[in-house]
Amino acid sequence: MRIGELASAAGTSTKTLRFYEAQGLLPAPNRTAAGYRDYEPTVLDRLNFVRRGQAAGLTLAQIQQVLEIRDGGQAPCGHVRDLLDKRLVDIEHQLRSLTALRDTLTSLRDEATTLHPDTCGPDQVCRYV
Amino acid sequence: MRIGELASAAGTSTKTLRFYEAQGLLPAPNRTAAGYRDYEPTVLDRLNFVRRGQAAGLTLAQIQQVLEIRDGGQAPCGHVRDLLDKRLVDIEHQLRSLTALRDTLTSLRDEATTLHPDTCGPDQVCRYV
DNA sequence: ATGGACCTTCCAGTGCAGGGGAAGGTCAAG
DNA sequence: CTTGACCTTCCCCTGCACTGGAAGGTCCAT
Repeated sequence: MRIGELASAAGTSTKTLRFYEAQGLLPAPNRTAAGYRDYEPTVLDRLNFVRRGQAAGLTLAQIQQVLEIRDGGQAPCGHVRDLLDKRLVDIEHQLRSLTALRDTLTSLRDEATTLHPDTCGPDQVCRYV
Repeated sequence: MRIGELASAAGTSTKTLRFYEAQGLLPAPNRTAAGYRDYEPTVLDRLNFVRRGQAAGLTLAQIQQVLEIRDGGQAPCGHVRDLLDKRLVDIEHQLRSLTALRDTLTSLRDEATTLHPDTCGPDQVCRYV
């Protein structure tokens, strides 16, 4: 299949596919006589794996590493588990700071609704912040 | 005060201060005969406002808009309240998707610990993802 | 043979918030 | 008089995942 077909089958763009190839996420496909990329349908599985990896919050570089291990004939599961664990720790961090930020903003907004806007002191930029 | 003093007083870098000036967050200060920036101490308040704005999750561009309104002599409170409200909506979104992601990852990791890594099928990249 | 849809490569830009480092000027101490 | 710390402007680089566009080649139908 040509790159446009693959792109619409995978729900992405030709730009993205060429970019993935340059990043080492997709193997260089065969070419037609005219130089067009000619993909095997199995590359769709690989693209799905990439999407699942992204959905798990992994970067393309991390996904590429996993694929590289797999392409080397090894099971990347240990590496993947490490990545997922690290990602989980990160997410817990993000969740905590985001929750704190939400609480801060909520109380700022509450003050903002109970106080009159006109009472902003000229010496400060804005009482809300 | 010179830029280095201001930077350490504000807990930031001279690079950042020059960058803020270029972005319109800080007014262009007076210069000494040698061309050195010569800051008034009041700029520290402004920097603190910038930091509070950042802590509230506002972008520098948004903070700059608020400062611009304030510099124009108006109270930017209504604008600020809108910004904070929008930011809150965003944060709720982020929190929801991050929580969903955490749950997904947690269950993936749980599967990963109960299953044997060696059982990775050769037809898939990694059973964990 | 010509139009349009597709493909190729390559270069450059997006947004965000700065950081790195070069080339040169200035100031105070020793 | 020189050394070192500080300052100036300037331009490019970072990470992330793409996206836009130019200049040109190919394929198929009309």
